[in-house]
Amino acid sequence: MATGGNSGRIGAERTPCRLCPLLGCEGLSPPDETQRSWIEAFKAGEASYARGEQVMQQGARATRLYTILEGVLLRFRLLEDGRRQILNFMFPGDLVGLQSAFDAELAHGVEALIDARLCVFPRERFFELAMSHPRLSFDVTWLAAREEASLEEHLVALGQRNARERLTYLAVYLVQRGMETGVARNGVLRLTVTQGQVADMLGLSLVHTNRSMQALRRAGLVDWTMTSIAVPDLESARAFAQMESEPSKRPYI
Amino acid sequence: MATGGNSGRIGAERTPCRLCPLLGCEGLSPPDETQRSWIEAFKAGEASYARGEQVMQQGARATRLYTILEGVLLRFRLLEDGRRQILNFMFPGDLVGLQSAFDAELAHGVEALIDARLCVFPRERFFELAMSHPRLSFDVTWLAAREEASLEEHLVALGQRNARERLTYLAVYLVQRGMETGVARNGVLRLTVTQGQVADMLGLSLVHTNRSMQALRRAGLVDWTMTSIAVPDLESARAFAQMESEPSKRPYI
DNA sequence: ATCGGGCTATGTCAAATGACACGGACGCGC
DNA sequence: GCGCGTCCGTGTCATTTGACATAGCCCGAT
Repeated sequence: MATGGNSGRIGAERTPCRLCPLLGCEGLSPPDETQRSWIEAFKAGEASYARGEQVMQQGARATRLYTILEGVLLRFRLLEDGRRQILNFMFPGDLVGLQSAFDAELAHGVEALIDARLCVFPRERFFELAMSHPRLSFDVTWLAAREEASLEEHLVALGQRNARERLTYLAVYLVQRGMETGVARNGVLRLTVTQGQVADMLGLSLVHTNRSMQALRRAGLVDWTMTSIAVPDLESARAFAQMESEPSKRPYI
Repeated sequence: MATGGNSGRIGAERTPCRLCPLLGCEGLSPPDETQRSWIEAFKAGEASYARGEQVMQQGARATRLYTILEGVLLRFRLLEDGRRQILNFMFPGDLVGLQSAFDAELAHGVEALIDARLCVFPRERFFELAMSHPRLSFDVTWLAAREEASLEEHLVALGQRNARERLTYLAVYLVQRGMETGVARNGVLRLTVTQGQVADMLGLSLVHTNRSMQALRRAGLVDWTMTSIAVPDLESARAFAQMESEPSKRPYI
């Protein structure tokens, strides 16, 4: 699966923040110039991960914080008997591994869903940064709060919705996040998510996930294939899954 | 249900932070003296809520941040058709309403599970505080990260565990949090949680919750009654629900 | 070319969970 | 004391979801 190459190594390339590909994103509000220079000074380099590679290992002691420059990751938690719960999908601009700044051991793993490029920040300097740059620290808190909000939505989905509602919920969520971050266009997100991954995220069996997807496809609500997620009518999909608001802009580091 | 009295009004009483009842708590690491004085200056007063009263209303624009001085709250999300998902239970030392510092509209409601006393902080000054007191801001981020970690655990429970596992998971979680914050003693938490609330938290029907609770009681794993939650053997309960680590100390504001 | 692995599909049956209907206990206000 | 609301308990049956087994497809490795 890991196609080799510069797997997780810090590469020589280093996109200067003023050329950050996230600058043009719909759903992201970029830092001002002062912040940007601090971020640039904090940044240790970049790392690339190929589809399927592990970015962080559950149970390990992480030494880095990341920000997603490009690509999509997923964050998951393994149980001893092999069950796996996917906690969230991470899109460009998201902060990865904040927990490692506080806890010794990572309670979750992170893997690349598609090839990804990450900005690397040294964990040891995080505290120092928080003390000396309160504005950045504030944005980190914001990001943490947004992540928390996502998890709450997922929780509502798992707790209150049936299989088909969960599936359309997740499809809308992913497409929405994709559109904010420039990965998706008008209701279609080109992204390879296997049915097994969906099952592990929504707490459904693989078989039931498959059948429910087909039902949604026949109903014309969500067309989720091996290579893309399409929601032809976002509004009616949202209504079907009882979803509310669209999200607000978020900052990034 | 709301028994009147000083319902949510800011009362005259004002516990000075150096007498904060949380100082002695097992699971909380208190702020140092410098921080404490800043907190005290930021604090606008105290508010009391009776069991069952609403502390924050979903969809409203909140103007305050709270910290729990005493009591237990729950945070929930309502769907249009009346379904309700309880997101988390909040214990002394927890920060309530951080989301309101960022978003205009509250995506969840908060209600008092038992009589509670809260410290009140003005939302408008939060940004200012974060800028001028990075150390406090850092602790807020920490708290947000811990809340996020809780939600992740809940997500795993809802996604991967069956009814009885979920129930013992929740019992252990609550008892654990209760012991950290001085509300519970050796495996027993005196707290009135209805089966309906449990059902709304775990994504189970009321009837099934009832039956599963009885099964756990017969098995001697968890004895959950109207007035208390008892887990005779935390270790075996953890093993049954496939739970891992005990949590680390958290700061508070 | 062939094998094997990962993925999607489908059929059949089993188990977990939910829906509905009801009774009984308890506390509270009048 | 009585009526009422809220909560816990239980019986029966329906629905959703899961388990297992199998087949086909695609693709990369040998």
